[in-house]
Amino acid sequence: MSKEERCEVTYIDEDRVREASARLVDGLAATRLAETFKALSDPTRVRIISALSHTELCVCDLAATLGMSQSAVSHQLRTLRQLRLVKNRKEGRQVYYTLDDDHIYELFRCGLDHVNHD
Amino acid sequence: MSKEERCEVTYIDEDRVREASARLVDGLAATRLAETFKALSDPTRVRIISALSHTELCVCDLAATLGMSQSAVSHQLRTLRQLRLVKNRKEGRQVYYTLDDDHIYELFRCGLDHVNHD
DNA sequence: GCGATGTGTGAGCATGTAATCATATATCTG
DNA sequence: CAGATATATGATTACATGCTCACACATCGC
Repeated sequence: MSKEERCEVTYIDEDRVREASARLVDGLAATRLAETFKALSDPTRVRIISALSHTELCVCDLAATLGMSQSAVSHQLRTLRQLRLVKNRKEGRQVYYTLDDDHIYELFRCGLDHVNHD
Repeated sequence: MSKEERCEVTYIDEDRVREASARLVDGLAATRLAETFKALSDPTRVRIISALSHTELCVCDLAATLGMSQSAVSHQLRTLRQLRLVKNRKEGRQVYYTLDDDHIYELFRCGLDHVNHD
């Protein structure tokens, strides 16, 4: 951001721009939305969500299911935790993960519908 | 990928792992899903989708609406085009963009529900 | 045809990200 | 308590990404 510049492009249809601006999601909402979608923007994280759609799993089983290292899975789980997509429950040495709520599964299904429908 | 290594972690619950593996989305689906979500994983692209939710807009008006350079918007539109989230229509010098289909808006709404509901 | 306008795109740069490796923390077993 | 096991995490590295800048291409008005 070198200089605070305004857009200099010619307006083609000022009314339409005014209306579009009024309806546009605000910056904060856009950022939070983007963060949520970003949580699902990686194949590994998608597979984690998919695995947790049907059952609760500990990190160890999750790693085995995905065929990935425990460390890699842990790092991704951290990301998903921070964005409130999964939650965990400790039981002895194991930590069991589940989807945080039903919204997550719906979002996942929604995306699945889109890729299947094309 | 230096070496083709298997996961060496101890299996805690083999049955659960077997079942989870069987239900897991396959790699291709996971990749395509991730790509779709990735398209919406950036605030600028979210705002573009938001703007196009209500009306058709040309690149110029879109840039004005978002307060961004035409070039930046064009680059993002290219990404959205390649992932089939938007489509365009040429009219003289202008190119008008719209959402590709209703699925896109649903996906957007679905994410919006999630961020509002928390 | 010529200049102006609207859009698309490659190069370059600054930043973000996902994996690995090493290691820390916590809990169980004996 | 000592060693083993389950998980978390900082550092590092290779690669992806989003913007700007410069410019190419297409279309319009003259």
